[in-house]
Amino acid sequence: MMDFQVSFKVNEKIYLRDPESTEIGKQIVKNAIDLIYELGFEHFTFKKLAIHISSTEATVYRYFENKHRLLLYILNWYWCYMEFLVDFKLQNITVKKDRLQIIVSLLTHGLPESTGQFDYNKKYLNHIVITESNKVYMVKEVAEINKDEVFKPYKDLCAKIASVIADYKPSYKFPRSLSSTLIETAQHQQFFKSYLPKLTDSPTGKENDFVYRFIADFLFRTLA
Amino acid sequence: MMDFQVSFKVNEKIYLRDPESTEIGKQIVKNAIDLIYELGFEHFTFKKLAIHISSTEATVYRYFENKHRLLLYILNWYWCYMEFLVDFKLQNITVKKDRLQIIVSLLTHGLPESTGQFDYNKKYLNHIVITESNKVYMVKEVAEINKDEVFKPYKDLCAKIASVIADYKPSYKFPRSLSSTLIETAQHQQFFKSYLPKLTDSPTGKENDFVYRFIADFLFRTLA
DNA sequence: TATATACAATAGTATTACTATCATAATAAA
DNA sequence: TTTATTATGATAGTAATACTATTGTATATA
Repeated sequence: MMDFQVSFKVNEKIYLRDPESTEIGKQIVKNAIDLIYELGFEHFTFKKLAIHISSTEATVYRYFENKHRLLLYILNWYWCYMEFLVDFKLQNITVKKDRLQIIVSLLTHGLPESTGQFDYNKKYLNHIVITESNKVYMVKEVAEINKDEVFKPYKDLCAKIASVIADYKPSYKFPRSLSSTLIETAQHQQFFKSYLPKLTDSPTGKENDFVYRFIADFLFRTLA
Repeated sequence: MMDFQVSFKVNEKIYLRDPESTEIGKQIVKNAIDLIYELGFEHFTFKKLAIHISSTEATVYRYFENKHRLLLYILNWYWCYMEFLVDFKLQNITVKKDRLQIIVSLLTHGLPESTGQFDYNKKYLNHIVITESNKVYMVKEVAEINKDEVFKPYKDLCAKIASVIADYKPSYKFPRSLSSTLIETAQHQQFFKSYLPKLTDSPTGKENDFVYRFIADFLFRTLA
């Protein structure tokens, strides 16, 4: 599909120094994605990241206040990119049902794999979104953090999908909640399918598109 | 409602020494709930808990391998209790729609407040379930941990609700996924309603039963 | 050429997440 | 009742984590 480089202006309050502005800044984010994927967020530390990129802890701390902010940066990037993809893919689609199907497909299949060796590993990024994204807002400090508007990209994505829902069925009363439920459920069912399959109806073994089918099914039943 | 003491045998692999077997063990769990509520799981430590109960870190470590296992214990207790409540409340209900409504009500309203000063603070416990429960399985070690069957109570609760769904509409293809989605969505929408209301359609201000209404609505539309 | 900036290198602190030892108090077995 | 067992408290200690601070040097900018 697209081969041009996409970049977004992420809310300045997330970082101390813009990681996009320097080579080492970009390395920090790219390698953080690789390491968080490999270790899981709990075992990921700035020390390990610094060693991984042959730099120092102090340097990483000049870009991000702590690892929570770095994860927040990564997820902001994802949310922005996902909203961009939704826009892009819906551009010429007028059939309202198709528009919703494309959204469900994007949410359940994640970002398309990229080839460039400088951009983020999309496979890892999708995995991080699935397993770690709850951890950026399910924290004691959520109200404080929210004041900096760092969840705006998530809210925007939610609002965009909600508007497509509302356009499909104007009388439906809960477009935003349904939208956030779609986003969250897409992630959770993918996780459950892989690790706790008893919590799903995913057929075992062969490759299937179970999460897409489940979500599309319940979305169109809900909006029938 | 009930005033008798409820206790469950939680999977033995979760703890090193059964906290129900001693006075200090009970204090550990009860006060852990209070402290995790107050501090959030990330800021909760065994050291702080030990000081809180005028004991020592070493004593707490004799009961639980680490704080993750203690959280797992608390959530196991919740899942067992919730399944008990579902059974109890559905006992004499034969109308299938009523059965589902009662389940949604239980999931969205949480455990009923208790009066006894020795049992767990249900308000805090509900809050922990909402904000921390993802953290017990959304970890790198999930496959390892799952081998000990410590998520069985969650799977059992999910299966029980799935069976009520299947009984309501036998032709529905995804009863388990819908069940886990109900459980997770009930928690997430409660969280969003409180902290990130833009992700919901909850009316601001006045007390309302928004989460119940949203979930009941989409459940019965899905199963229509 | 002077100046500012970014980074590496290094040091250091408080806290976290444990593990280990030992004496004593409480409890159960003989 | 004596003895053996076990639980706890008190204390110590370690490695890792999550930072903060300082300094020298290379590089880019004025």
